Amino acid sequence: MQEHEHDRCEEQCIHPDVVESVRTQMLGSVPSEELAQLFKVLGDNTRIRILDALYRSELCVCDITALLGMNQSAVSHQLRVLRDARIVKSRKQGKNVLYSLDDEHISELVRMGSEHVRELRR
Amino acid sequence: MQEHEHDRCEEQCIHPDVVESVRTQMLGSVPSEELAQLFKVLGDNTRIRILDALYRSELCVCDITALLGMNQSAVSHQLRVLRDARIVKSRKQGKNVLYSLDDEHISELVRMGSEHVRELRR
DNA sequence: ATTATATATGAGCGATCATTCATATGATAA
DNA sequence: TTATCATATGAATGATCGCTCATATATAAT
Repeated sequence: MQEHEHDRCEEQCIHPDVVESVRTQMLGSVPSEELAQLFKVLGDNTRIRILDALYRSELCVCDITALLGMNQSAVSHQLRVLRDARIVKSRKQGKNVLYSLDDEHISELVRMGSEHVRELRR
Repeated sequence: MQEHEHDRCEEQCIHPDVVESVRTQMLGSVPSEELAQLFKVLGDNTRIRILDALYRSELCVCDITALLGMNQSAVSHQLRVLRDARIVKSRKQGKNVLYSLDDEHISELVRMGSEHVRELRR
């Protein structure tokens, strides 16, 4: 009685024509899993603060750690997540590793997200 | 704060002037916690697929359930997350509840995110 | 009224995640 | 070489999250 409800619903839903139309339109888009993964990486306060900082200037890990006032290990772990997602890039300079934004799309995303949040607060 | 490692690093880091400069610039921005929360809501495959569908057409819960081929309860739970974040809105029509996108910023965000993903794949 | 349908929601479970701790790697300086 | 500094990483842990199940609510039909 539980498993059948889904099938039953699919056949009895109100707009089967709309469903079919939307279904075909959805097929051409970018794989949703990758898109969700991108937003998931942006969906953490520490990582957003790192990006906010890197938007202003290229920074070494130590500087970022000082800016955020948190554990160096935590920062390195999050930098790895951002680097794996190709959102930031790094280069070595002596003992330091300097991080910067890898793509201007990202700052645009953050900027648009900020606009949305700002409008919601009014 | 209390951790000695942090203070020590802050005093020995390579660019204390840059840190101070970036710190003041960061203060004026939208609270990062809210921005991260927005991206966190977008960072789930099911919710992205729901938004992708709603971008094409206003849909009732049953239609969305059929489109995604998943449990109605799971869809309702995710619609609640999207509604709480004011990303989608709903209106009643008889027995059905029709959902639609609440804000054009969101489709822009999804569009830009898709572009980023598309470029990464080349 | 009762029954059926559409949607919402609380509890529980397994999976994922962010952080901390300890340690490893790599580079510079002595 | 050895010592020190900057960064990276594996393991452990507590918290959060998405889904399922069962049930509740609300509307429509009979």
